[in-house]
Amino acid sequence: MTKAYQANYNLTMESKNKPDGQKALSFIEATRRAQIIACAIETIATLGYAQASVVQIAKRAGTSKGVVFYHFTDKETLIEQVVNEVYSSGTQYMEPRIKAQTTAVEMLKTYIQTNLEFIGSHRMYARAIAEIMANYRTEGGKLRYDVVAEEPVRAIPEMILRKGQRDGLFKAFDPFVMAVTLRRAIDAVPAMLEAYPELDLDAYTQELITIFDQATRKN
Amino acid sequence: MTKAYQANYNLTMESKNKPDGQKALSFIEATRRAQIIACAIETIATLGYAQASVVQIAKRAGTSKGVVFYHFTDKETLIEQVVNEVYSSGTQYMEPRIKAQTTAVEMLKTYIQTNLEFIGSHRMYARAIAEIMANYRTEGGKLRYDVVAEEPVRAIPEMILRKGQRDGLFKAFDPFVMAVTLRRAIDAVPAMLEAYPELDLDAYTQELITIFDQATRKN
Amino acid sequence: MTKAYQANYNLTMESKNKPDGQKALSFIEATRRAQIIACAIETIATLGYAQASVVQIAKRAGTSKGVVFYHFTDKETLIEQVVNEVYSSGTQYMEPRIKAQTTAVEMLKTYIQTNLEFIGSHRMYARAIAEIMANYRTEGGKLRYDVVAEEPVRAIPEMILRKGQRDGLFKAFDPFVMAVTLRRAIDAVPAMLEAYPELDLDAYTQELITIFDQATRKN
Amino acid sequence: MTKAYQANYNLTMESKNKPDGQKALSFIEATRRAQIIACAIETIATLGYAQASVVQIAKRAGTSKGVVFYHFTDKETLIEQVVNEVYSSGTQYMEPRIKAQTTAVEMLKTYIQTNLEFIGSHRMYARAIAEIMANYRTEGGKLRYDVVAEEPVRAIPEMILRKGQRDGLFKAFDPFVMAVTLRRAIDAVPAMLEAYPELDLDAYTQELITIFDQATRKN
DNA sequence: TATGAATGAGTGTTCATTCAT
DNA sequence: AATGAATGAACACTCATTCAT
Repeated sequence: MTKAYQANYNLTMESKNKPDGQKALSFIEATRRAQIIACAIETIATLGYAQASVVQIAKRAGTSKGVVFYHFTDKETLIEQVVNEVYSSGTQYMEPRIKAQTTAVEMLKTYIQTNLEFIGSHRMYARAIAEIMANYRTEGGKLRYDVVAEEPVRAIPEMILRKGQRDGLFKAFDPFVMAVTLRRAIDAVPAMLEAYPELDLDAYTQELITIFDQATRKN
Repeated sequence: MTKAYQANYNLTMESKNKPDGQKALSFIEATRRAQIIACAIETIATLGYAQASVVQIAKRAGTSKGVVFYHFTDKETLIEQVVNEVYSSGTQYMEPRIKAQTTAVEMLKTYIQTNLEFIGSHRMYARAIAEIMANYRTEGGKLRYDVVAEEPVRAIPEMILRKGQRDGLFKAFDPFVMAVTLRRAIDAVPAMLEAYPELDLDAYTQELITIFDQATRKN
Repeated sequence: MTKAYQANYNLTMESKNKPDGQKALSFIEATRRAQIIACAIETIATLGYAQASVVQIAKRAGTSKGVVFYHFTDKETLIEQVVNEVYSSGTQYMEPRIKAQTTAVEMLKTYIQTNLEFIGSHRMYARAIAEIMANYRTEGGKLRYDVVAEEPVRAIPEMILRKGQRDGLFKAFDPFVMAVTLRRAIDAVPAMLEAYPELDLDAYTQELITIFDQATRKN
Repeated sequence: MTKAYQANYNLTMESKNKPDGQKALSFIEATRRAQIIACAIETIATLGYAQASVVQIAKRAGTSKGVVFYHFTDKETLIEQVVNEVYSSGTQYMEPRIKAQTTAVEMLKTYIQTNLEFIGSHRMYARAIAEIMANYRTEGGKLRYDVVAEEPVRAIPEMILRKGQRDGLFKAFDPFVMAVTLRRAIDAVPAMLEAYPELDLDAYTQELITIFDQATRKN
């Protein structure tokens, strides 16, 4: 959710640093890129990672493979920019709201709340990232975004949990196990929303908040 | 865990109906099938769903594609039998132990305990099923084993949770949300075991039991 | 002309070592392979290395890409088997005839003679190998069959030249330069035959023999 | 070395005919062209003909494909200008030095000497031209610079050889075969220099001079 | 004079599946 | 009961070339 996934984001933003006068062209490129990334997200979310071929992504964008490969050297780099887009926009939404809280109890609640709010308003994003996580492998065959690579994402709730224990607000438990359980509980939601469209996200959110409140808070 | 995943098991057992004199072959057939299923599990668990091509599975079984297609009409039906094998052996291990408990509190504890025991002793099974769940899609592009299809699996913990509430042992909460959360907490473990080989499964199990005990039990 | 190019030849000939009873199937495979190799040679010779795509080769063989890739794991291995075929059949023709000579003078003459005879009767072979030599590159971008890799081919004339000098039949000259010059003189012929179909190969051969006789023999 | 390779040189020089006021631009144009041609030579020599895509050439020139296509209508015409540049600069170096000789014996020696001097001081040129010769094909699939098209290049040594025979200095031999052999002997050198960097070009030159002296001169 | 954007045909390769034996 | 051979659709990727600006 932080540095690790944002590393190469700025690499493609150099054009911003160029002197004026070229913004028009640069704008076209930025637009196209954004469009293709958006279409990639949609395609992955809808058809699944395996079926999300470059042709399919291009088709959804109303163009042909060539265009995609013109803007992204690799399918790999396209996928990475998708991951980037998802994580950076998620962080942008959640981070300030969580930082505005004072106690660990409130922070944990806000973490769950904002995360599910973001998922609710970006359903494609959540499905897409889940597909990529589960399937995107390096040449060696290992999952690129496996459980270990997810550590920076887990770091935030883990930090909150540790703070709560330090401050005497939370019980004794293994913050690692709790963080893993919490993340999975949250990650389950996108699929739920898709499968049960009538599901009340707010109610679901409150239930999750209660579950983890009761599991963590000292009484 | 039950009917839903066993439905098409007998469909491929036609050989049983064949006239006499072929029972020896029928045994060979059963053996081969079991072997191929086992190799499919291994391959999917090891290489991931997308890389688990029929060639790879056959190679691991020491034969060629032809053999696989002789015993399984489709790759599809092979995968389904894999799912079957995993679920039925899981159920066989867990069910009697859970039924031996009397209170919902003990049943929930035993559910978590036996499920993680089974995962611990069948790591390939767990990885394989996770891969299949996340990737196996019907021709229409929909996930074959999605959250809806998983209902029968979720039915057991949900039943336990409902019973606990009925018996006044559990607090008020949405059993659906709790069951989903619990299942995801359990499903997270295989990947954890693979990524962190030094992880203490027993301790992890106890943490999970405590988390869900505190989230559910009336105090 | 020897070991270096024959190394992996036998790798694909294992079927020969198998017990009887399977020769029929093995025969089909061997036939197809031979046919595809022959078509590859023709295609490369006719269209040039760059245009000799797998589709083109398959087309000339009257099948589709799939068949080619069924019999050869790679385009790379196909090309290597082409090189193999060309060199081994060339050696098979030339070697015994050269060994039948006694003096270096006669051996050199026979070397030129038999090599051009072979080229004359296998024009496609010669063109194909020239194309491959000039264009087949490894992943690193280096020519796979470059001037250094050609050393074993050059070794034979060089040996003859050294023997002639040792025996006092040849003058003093650098056998390396002479061998390179001789090989290029021979390698020039296939293109000549193609460009000037009316060219008298026997006469050309005699001219070459005379040139190198005068350049080498002590008088 | 003469007409044949210079034919289309002026075709692309139309800018000269443009009305005044643009001479500055014309100069820029000439500079750009020369630069791109130089980069094309480098690229072809370094990466090989097949890998020398327009993108690669443009990259080496520090610009983009567009620029290349602005100055050269085709990749084809670019390649032809490369050939032109190489041959005309080669001729410029060799011709006056050869003409300064009086006897055919000295002319032949000078021909070999100056050609190898030029190759030694223009290694990229030599590699590039070899790559183009071996690979550049017309739409029909025929080699553009094949053995027939090379006739004007061979014309010079052939003329020298004929003169030598006429003047009674050279033996009887087929000037065509001798010229072909000589050209190939010289054309072999660039690859040798690249593969064996420690090779002594002067010594190699003397060896070649001796070989062809002994093969041609009456004694 | 220059170039960013787009395109479409082509490349090598993989894979589930079929079929004759 | 088994399998070697074949197939065709799909995939990621490259490239010369065009075009509007």
